[in-house]
Amino acid sequence: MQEKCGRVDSIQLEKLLQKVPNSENITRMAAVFQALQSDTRLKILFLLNQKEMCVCELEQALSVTQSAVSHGLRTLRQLDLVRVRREGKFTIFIILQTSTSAH
Amino acid sequence: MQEKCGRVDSIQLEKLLQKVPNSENITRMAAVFQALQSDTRLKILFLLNQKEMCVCELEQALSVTQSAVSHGLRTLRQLDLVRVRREGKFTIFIILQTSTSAH
DNA sequence: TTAATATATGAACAGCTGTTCATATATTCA
DNA sequence: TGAATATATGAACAGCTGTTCATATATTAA
Repeated sequence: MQEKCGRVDSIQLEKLLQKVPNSENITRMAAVFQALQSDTRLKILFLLNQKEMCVCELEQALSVTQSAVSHGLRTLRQLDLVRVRREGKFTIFIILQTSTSAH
Repeated sequence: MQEKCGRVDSIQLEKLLQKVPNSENITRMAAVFQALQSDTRLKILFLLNQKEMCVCELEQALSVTQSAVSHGLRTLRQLDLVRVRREGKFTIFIILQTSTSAH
């Protein structure tokens, strides 16, 4: 590793780099943050955190199209941030509780 | 508010909406998550979390151009996730510690 | 069956992002 | 001074994102 400036200590840098999560984890984290980066998806999560809901409830609450809600939910579902339960003709979305957000 | 499907209870929905952070806060949160959504910026934070660094150290550690590091740092700085100290010809970047990340 | 309702999905498009390249600015040291 | 080094910034471009529209699928109820 060629040193770029006077402050660089390549050996120390190598050690610090080892404590950075590996690429796979960084990418997973980035994907989660990327899902949380949309106003609509954040609002969906804040709503689901209070009560499980179907698409049409979210649609009405957020004043966006049903398609937008559904696409947003798919993103959250792919990251396993929300899960799904069927209830008759409704699909109920449930937020995945973490140990810190449950009370 | 016109009801869109059988499950909707407009009055309850209104109450739940009141507990969703207001637009300003949602947008701030989205902006922070958006900054955390890039592999490069995440790695920068994981490195700065271990030790304050100048641009050229980060440049070498991450194997991206100096420009990319600098642009990434600007994003983090604008959100006050990192701060800056001048040290001779170097600009030292410091991560802002939260109460939970300090130990 | 058929109609109505609930959800999913593909296409398309405008807008945004992150990178690199080129260049400007600022500091140090000879 | 001037040269070398460190950082910032603007332009440009490819790639990605989120939305809407149109449509498909699935369930219920008549």
